[in-house]
Amino acid sequence: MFSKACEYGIRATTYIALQSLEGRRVSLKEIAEEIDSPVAFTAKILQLLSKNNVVDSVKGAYGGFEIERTQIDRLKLSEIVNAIDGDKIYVGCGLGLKECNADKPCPVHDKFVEIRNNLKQMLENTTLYEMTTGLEAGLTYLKR
Amino acid sequence: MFSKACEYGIRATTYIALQSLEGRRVSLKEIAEEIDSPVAFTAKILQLLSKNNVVDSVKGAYGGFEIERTQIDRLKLSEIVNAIDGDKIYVGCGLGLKECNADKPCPVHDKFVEIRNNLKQMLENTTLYEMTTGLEAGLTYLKR
DNA sequence: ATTAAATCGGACAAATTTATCCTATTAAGA
DNA sequence: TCTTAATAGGATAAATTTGTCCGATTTAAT
Repeated sequence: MFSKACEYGIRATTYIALQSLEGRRVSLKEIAEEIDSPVAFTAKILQLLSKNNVVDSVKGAYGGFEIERTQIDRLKLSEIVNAIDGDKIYVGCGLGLKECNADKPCPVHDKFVEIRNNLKQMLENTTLYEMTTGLEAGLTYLKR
Repeated sequence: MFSKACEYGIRATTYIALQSLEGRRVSLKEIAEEIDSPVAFTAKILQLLSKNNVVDSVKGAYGGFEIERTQIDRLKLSEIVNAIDGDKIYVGCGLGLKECNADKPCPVHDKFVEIRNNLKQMLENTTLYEMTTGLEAGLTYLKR
């Protein structure tokens, strides 16, 4: 569904949010350990998320990554995905046609539109804060 | 959603089915033209589909690809996808965790399960025959 | 038998995605 | 000011997916 980069990105962002809620700024190294991802690759993804204002980065000693509390409440899963994978999940034909719409549809156009609208709704309705709640309670996990 | 190989595979299979309904066996070259796909790559995919008994291949002069009428009615979109991409669309965690289930879920486990069940149901409920009906009527397309 | 038209299958090439490595830059603290 | 701990970013490598090429094999028709 998502690229590897996007999977790591969502997990990293969620971990940063979780720690930011406790006022802790976290380092790349800690993030990669806690979400079980390759360090250098995760660095690239965080760079991208930082440029897209999904996370805040602080350089130098005692630096790291953090997210403002208001952002944690506001950010939707869709914005994280969009920062890394763009809009290719929603857009484009399920069978790869360059041009596919209600006027000139592929044989499964309507069915795909429905599935993807569900996905889109889900991503746009899920907040970053919501993703952290189960983690605190030990009900959900970011590795294994 | 699907790999390029799978997109070509679905379109190729649908075109073969459409022609088989008229009793016409079709060549690789014709298929690639009609679905606008790279010929040699399409050949590889058809080999795979043939091995997985999704399509029948006939070697030699006047050979080509075809699908039995009973198979056209019986085959589900899920079987075509499975022959090429395997079950990775249904299986596996949306955030890439190796182990993710109701017992030890990722933060979006339940939401992803729902989306993917929708997708799974759709693929399992769509027959190959159904995919050809709009094509005959000029209501749906396999290229552009 | 020979030829021509077709798929099969192995080797290879290109493009994209995933991942690593190293140097530069930044900032805090001794 | 120097050292140390951090991110930034460019170059490169590995792995996967996508795509090409060509000879081998098969089969129908002549």
